Amino acid sequence: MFKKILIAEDIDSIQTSVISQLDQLTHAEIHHAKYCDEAYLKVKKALLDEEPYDLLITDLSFKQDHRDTVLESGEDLIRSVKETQPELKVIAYSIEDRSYKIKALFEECGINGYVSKGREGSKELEKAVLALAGSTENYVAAPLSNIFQANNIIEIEEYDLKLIKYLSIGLTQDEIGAKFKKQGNVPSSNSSIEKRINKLKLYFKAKNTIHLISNAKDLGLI
Amino acid sequence: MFKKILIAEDIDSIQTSVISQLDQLTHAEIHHAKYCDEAYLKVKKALLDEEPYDLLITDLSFKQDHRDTVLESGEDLIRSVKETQPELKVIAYSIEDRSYKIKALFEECGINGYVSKGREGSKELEKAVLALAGSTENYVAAPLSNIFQANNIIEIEEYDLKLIKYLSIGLTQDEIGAKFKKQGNVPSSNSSIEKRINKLKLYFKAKNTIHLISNAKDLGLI
DNA sequence: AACGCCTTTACGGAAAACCGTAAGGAAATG
DNA sequence: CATTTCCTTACGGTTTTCCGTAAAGGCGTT
Repeated sequence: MFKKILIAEDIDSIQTSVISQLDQLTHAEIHHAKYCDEAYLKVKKALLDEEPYDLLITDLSFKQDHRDTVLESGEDLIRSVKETQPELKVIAYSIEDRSYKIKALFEECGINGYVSKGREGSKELEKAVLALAGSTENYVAAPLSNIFQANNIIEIEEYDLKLIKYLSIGLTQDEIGAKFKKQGNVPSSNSSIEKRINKLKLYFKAKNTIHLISNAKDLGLI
Repeated sequence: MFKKILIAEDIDSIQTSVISQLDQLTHAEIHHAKYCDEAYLKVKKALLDEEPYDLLITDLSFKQDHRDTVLESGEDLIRSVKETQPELKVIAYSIEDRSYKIKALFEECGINGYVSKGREGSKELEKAVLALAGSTENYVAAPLSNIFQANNIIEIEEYDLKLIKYLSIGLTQDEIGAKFKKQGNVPSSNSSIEKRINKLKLYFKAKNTIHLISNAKDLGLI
């Protein structure tokens, strides 16, 4: 079982309940942080002191407030932590339930478990902690376990995402082309960008570009 | 002080912590519900039994799951509850922090207090409960209390909202004009619609219509 | 009735997006 | 090496949007 756990979560109501729950479950040493930066520093410090954490449970979205922060999201935190201490196991505990997002967390951030906050969230969290404690396998809660069956996952590349993002901030197709050229990103011709937007419109069943961006926002792509 | 409190919240981690907190604070009889429908039925039943609740604390967004539900959001719940038992005090406890949304909750749903989930959420919740217990005034947490100073509130009419919505579902300006004409909605000429979109673009500092819709989505207008 | 003020509508030209087709080039296949 | 295939780019014509200007109509004031 885990010996030293860090919980990163800004909503205090959730934090207190998770702490007391894990305290009973694991008898581990439990610390907590309300900011990503704070969490990262704690991980780093613990490592230097040779008393590293062996589990990080973190939310994905943190509210902005007056503080200036370097790490702004749970995703940022996870990436930084995994660089500093790759073997540290990480469970993401978030309201997010869009499969392609969760899949990306496993594949790109290297999380070890995912639990969706919800009506049975705390039970699921316990299961995840127990599962990760006894094994080197990753853990995905049952209702989400189909996310790796690829077919229901939208195959949108980095490039498309960038394109959609640029559109959403008001750039014209010309401007986007120029931007791609400057970044050495191909294809970058007006024609290709036009074509790609067209593909995306088909894909998302959008009547025009406005509709496309609207749909992309609804799907949480941007 | 309140004697009988109902908490409507689907995330169990939050629910448990709020319950234990209020239990200590008020010594009231505390019930809870994970679905809006469930909460509404409890309010109704308690009223019929002549043991009505005197405080409802509710989240705004509830996850959809396998269940068929009538009330889908906290807003729905609040409206229904206020019809059934108008004097029941309601505190909304949500992650939402957009002022015009919160303002609408006070003005259109008749909530009595608003607390934003966050780093100091549970403290704020206590304050709100204490404030409402001792007074008939509404309670807004300090960092939000400026929301009634109107000037920073976007004055968007029904008409603009409809316009933005139509744009977001991919209608052309022509089509929107036709739609408005059919609905007997003025102005409905292409020229006027064009002008109105232009105003909105200025208002939202958008470079083009795509950008406008993108911003509107971010602001939660649609 | 005459006047200013405001909203709605109309229109024309420029810019951007939309759409189909085709040429050029690179990698893959045989 | 030739051929096919896929991807990128180019281009011309149509539609839609964008932008400025101006006319038409409603409304209250004088």
